[in-house]
Amino acid sequence: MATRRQPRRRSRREQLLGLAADLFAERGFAGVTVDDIGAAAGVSGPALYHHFAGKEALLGEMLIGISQRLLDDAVRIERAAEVPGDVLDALVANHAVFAVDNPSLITVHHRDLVHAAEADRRRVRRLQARYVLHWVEALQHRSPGLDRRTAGAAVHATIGLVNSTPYSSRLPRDEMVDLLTVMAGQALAAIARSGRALLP
Amino acid sequence: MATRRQPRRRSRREQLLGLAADLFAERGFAGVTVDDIGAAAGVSGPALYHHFAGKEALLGEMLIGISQRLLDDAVRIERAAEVPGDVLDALVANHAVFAVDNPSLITVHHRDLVHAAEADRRRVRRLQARYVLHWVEALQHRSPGLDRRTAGAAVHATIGLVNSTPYSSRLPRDEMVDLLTVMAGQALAAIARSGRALLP
DNA sequence: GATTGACCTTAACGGTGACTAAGCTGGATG
DNA sequence: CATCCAGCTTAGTCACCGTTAAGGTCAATC
Repeated sequence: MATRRQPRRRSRREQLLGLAADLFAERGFAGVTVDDIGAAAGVSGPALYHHFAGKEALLGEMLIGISQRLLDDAVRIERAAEVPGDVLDALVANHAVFAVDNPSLITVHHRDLVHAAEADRRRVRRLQARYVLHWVEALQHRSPGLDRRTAGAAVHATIGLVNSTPYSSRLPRDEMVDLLTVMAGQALAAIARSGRALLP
Repeated sequence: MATRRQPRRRSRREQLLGLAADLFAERGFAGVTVDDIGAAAGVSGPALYHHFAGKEALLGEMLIGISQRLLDDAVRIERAAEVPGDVLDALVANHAVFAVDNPSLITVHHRDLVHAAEADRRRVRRLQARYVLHWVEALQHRSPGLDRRTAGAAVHATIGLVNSTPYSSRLPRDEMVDLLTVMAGQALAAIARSGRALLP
């Protein structure tokens, strides 16, 4: 019989990451114990240390995973775009889908970055910055006169809008995605339109 | 020389609340010790207990204060409006000013509600719900066909946009307020326009 | 000058929870 | 079969930190 070096179902590692995300989202990183995480997976407490260096390391991996995933999406979108003008809308749509489908990850990413180890925090911030840069460049392409800092603030605001998902009274998934996409698109369009003449 | 029994500066209580807000915003509720809070005020650790029942109670008071303040603003705005159609814009503008001027409070309100005592948490959520209700009614007034849940989701998204302030590369205050006001206004306008026909 | 009370101090206690130690099990490997 | 080790277990250990205890100081009041 072939060796089951690669476990047939999701590895315990990933199972723990997923369950921990839900727990962190519900009670916050500090409000969840390693026993809680273990219990959710049907194992007990210290079993976690066979898969992660510790609770903080687990959080770090979770946050880096999210940031990396979004950045990868952005790169892929940019490469796949036939017309550069399409990039911004595609970024918005992609982020909206991710946020609606992964409310726990969005919540933890927002809220518990501050509890990650310094090195992980720096890495996440760097990934985030690069992700935002893709948005900023796409926005500036659409509105060439827009200065960088205004564009940055507008992008942050837009992402904040889309990330509001977890706090929302739930609509059906597709409706929610459309709502966020439309609102975010219009918010960005307002900035692209007004350009740098936002203040008279 | 008479030492001021009532110093012209804020009472220690309010001083602690303000300093704690900044600390919580920076490191998170769980990442701040009572000694940290005391030290920031030039007193030490347990002095806090002469002003609050405990660290959690301080957090609760902070969060309730924010929620109450915003709700009071909403009520005042509604009363002061000469035309009901003005209410929504005024709510947006007011929230934008508050968010830009109080980034620490916005951050803590977002992030650390989960660490407050159950009773405080419920109270904050109730205040928040009433606040959101003012927005929803104002939005529905502008767009009568809009169903309640869609309006609720749109309002949450808009507030999320405005609350993105703390994460933003800083623009000058007035520019930031205008940026957020314009973007939020357009995002809401998109919903008011599309009405309930958001999905074909 | 004695009393009071607001406000603060330092010292210590105790609960909680991350993490470690040490050992069991069962299936893969030789 | 004998060995091995990944993955788990239970039973601690230890540091941290919120909280309490006990008492000091000083301005206001009597």
